[in-house]
Amino acid sequence: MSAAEKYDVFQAIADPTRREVLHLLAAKERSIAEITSHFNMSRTAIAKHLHVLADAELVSGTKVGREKIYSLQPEPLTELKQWLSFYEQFWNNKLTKLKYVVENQFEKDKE
Amino acid sequence: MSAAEKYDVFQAIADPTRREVLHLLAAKERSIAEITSHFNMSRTAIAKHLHVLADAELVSGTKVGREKIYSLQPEPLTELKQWLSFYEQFWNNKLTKLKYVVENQFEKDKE
DNA sequence: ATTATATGAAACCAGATGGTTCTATGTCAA
DNA sequence: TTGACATAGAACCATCTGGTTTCATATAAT
Repeated sequence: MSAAEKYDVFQAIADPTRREVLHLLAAKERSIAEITSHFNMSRTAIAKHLHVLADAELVSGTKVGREKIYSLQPEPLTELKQWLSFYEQFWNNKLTKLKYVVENQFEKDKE
Repeated sequence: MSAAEKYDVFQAIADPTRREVLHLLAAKERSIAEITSHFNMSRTAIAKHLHVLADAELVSGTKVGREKIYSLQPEPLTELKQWLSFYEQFWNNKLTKLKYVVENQFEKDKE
């Protein structure tokens, strides 16, 4: 596992456990053991998830003594944001249309 | 396949082929055959991807004659946007910090 | 020095995923 | 009504994924 560039941001955040890990790391840096304590699965499983996240460069880990401390690296999420921004026009349009319909109906009701 | 709620937005967009399909449907409604013509894989494979997307409610399909026409339903992407918005503060902070460091260094250089 | 702690890494496993081919069904056109 | 077209669905397959257990190694503490 953890071959360079094997996982991209989209794959990395597809798993709910990994999203939880990101959320934990958003609060503060944590060791693998500390992260594991929040889940109902083995340390090894969490370590694998961390490898995937590190592969997508969403986290980075540095050894401190015998611990490995992971921290959030949110930059790759900008790729996701860019991807999303393309679609915002569509749901904005839909909401605008909906708003128009609703308001029009409202006007009609008052007649 | 296509059991209700089996796939969420995060999983649906994890696959690059599915993201391409979404992009195609953003331009206009299309039949399965039409979508397939843009890829180097079987119609059945594309149909499966469409089922996943439909399960996540990112697309919807209606039968018209012997064709099934799929169209984009961007609303579920708002969930993704909300998820993302939580992390925006972090990368904004990082950029702010970086800006601060760079500018500070610049000032020091002038001394 | 010995022991406990924290992680790394390998081997293994079941189920999910992404693709295929083949067959069946419904619709349009001649 | 016959044939071509568009899709549906089943069966199958290889690989990936997300988990496990086990063993090894490095550091900390007594």
